[in-house]
Amino acid sequence: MESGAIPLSSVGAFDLQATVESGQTYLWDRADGNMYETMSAHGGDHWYETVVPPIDGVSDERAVVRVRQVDDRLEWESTTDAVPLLTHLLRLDDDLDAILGSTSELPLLERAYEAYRGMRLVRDPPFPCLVSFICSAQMRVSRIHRMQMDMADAFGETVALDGRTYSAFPTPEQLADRTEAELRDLSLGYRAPYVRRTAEMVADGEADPAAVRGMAYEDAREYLTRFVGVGDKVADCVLLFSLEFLEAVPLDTWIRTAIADYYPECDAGGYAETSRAIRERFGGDYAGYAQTYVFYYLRAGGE
DNA sequence: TATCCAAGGTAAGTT
DNA sequence: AACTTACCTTGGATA
Repeated sequence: MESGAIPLSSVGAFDLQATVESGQTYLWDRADGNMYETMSAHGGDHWYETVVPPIDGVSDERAVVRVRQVDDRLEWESTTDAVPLLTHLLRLDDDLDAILGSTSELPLLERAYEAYRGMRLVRDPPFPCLVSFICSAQMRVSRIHRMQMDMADAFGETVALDGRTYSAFPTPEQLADRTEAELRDLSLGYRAPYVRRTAEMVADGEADPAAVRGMAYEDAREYLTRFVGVGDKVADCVLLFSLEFLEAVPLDTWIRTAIADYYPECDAGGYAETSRAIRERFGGDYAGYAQTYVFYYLRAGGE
């Protein structure tokens, strides 16, 4: 086992708990089993763990990563050097002050930034992210999370670290080989055939979420909707939380409420038009960062 | 203890 | 292209 610590002085504001428990990613688990239950003021100091698939340009092999925030540093344990992995997954390379400073000066945004200072977007691996958000339809965050953990435990490989074993998220092939019934057994409900069919599309090379890299934003969103169970909203989530399209503003129920309450003139009827309007209202290039703060702020009851 | 309802929506069928 | 409706499951609220 390798281990180490990342001093946050060079990273800037960071809040691990807010980043991992804000409903952007469903691929991390909290070691104490209390994911989404007890929230702390800053950082949290709980251990979080995940199994990371190989990532182009970052890592060649699957790795277990455990991390916690203590005072002004991130302590980690891993099967490999976790610094590049954590930097990638938790966007430690973002200049958060510059990003948030570039968004619009709106009271709602200022309050949300203040409430969750240090929260960052994540860079989830594309396929697990895609499946996570297919599962998110009409679901609460705790149940979306449980579905991902259950799929890993039921169908994924196990990887060992320091005498314990961790379950990796299934590969497209591993999920495509399951039956709809097997997925329904994990309480996926009507999402089961969507997940199975989408996994099959990726496994067969029929389509690949990573293929959108380099596309214009709205073309990328259109591309992702070819996957079964993926409409505009889920496509935006995958673009924002995995594929580096930080201007994407997923129009979920919470943001739609915020639009109705605060920016009613942005409601232009259709998804594409409303999305465009709120993106401009939040400041363009990093509107997705603003969206994620607002989402968490409203969902946590900040009002 | 029973019933009802909403939860980060999407696909398929109608106008 | 815009507008309905059905869809699995379950935790929490209401009676």
